[in-house]
Amino acid sequence: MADEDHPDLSVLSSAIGYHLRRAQLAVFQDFTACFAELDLRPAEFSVLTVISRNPGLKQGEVAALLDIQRANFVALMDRLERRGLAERRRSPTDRRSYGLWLTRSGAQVTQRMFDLWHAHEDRWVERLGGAGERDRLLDLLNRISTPE
Amino acid sequence: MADEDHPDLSVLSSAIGYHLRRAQLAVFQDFTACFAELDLRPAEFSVLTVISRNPGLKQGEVAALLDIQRANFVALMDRLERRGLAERRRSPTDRRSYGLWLTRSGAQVTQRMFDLWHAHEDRWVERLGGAGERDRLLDLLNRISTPE
DNA sequence: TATTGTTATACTCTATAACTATA
DNA sequence: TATAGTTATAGAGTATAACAATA
Repeated sequence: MADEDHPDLSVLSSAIGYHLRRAQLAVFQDFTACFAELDLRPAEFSVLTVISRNPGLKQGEVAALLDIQRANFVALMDRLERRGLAERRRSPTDRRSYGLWLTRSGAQVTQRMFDLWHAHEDRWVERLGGAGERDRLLDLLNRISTPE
Repeated sequence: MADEDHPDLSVLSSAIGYHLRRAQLAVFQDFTACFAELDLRPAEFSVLTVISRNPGLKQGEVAALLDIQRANFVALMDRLERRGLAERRRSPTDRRSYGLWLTRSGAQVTQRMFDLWHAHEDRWVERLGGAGERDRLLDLLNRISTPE
């Protein structure tokens, strides 16, 4: 039981999922603010990153890599294409599928995106107490999200 | 650039937000599976926890504590009330507000909920490598989510 | 028959504005 | 006039089934 002014949240304060959610929300909110200038959401950041590093990957492959349902990937990719950042090119060997590529403009935006991202990331690393602490966090998170 | 079979995800692999999201998803999915028996979602777990530890708190206070918009809290509380787990009681001193309380049945469900929760939590602690590692993780997560 | 991209659909979570009854 | 709870609504994110074109 707790007094009136200081409610007891002790059970939640040791809950891993509760803290993961709060931390993820804080980072994503900061992400949205940092990328407002480019009007990019986290999922779009991931897609541009994957395409820029792996041009020509099939649409379904990119979706699978990022754990996005291929049905939900369509609108996401439509938006990138409508904005002229990325494009679908029919595969010459399999006319069912598309390879995904950045446009010239998309490559420029992606470069700016990486600059913004490094600033965003560096701020969180600093807040964690340095790259060593960041690495320890990523290691712990990987123990959670990597299938056994 | 990456070869065909092993796409390059190195930029994402160092992104804090990306890993936070993946870890949070893994824990929440396990949470949903563990609490299927009680048909409780994470937010409902939090609400029952807060009410059980702080009975009589006002509806708006519980919502604010959990960072839930009061407008969105209504349907959540409606469901708990309809299932007979918690109830609103008009405040005698301020007829605009309600105090929130567990029903007798809600208290029993909450007890069972805590048992399930300890099992769920213990499994993740074990996977992290022990309570020490868990504490390290929570410390790092708090550095992220606690306002400076 | 199976696969790729697509459409349609639905459910959850979240955010905002405006209403009501009380203060 | 301000506050507590409520309603309505809209936007993301996510999940599944089914269809057309192609393999």
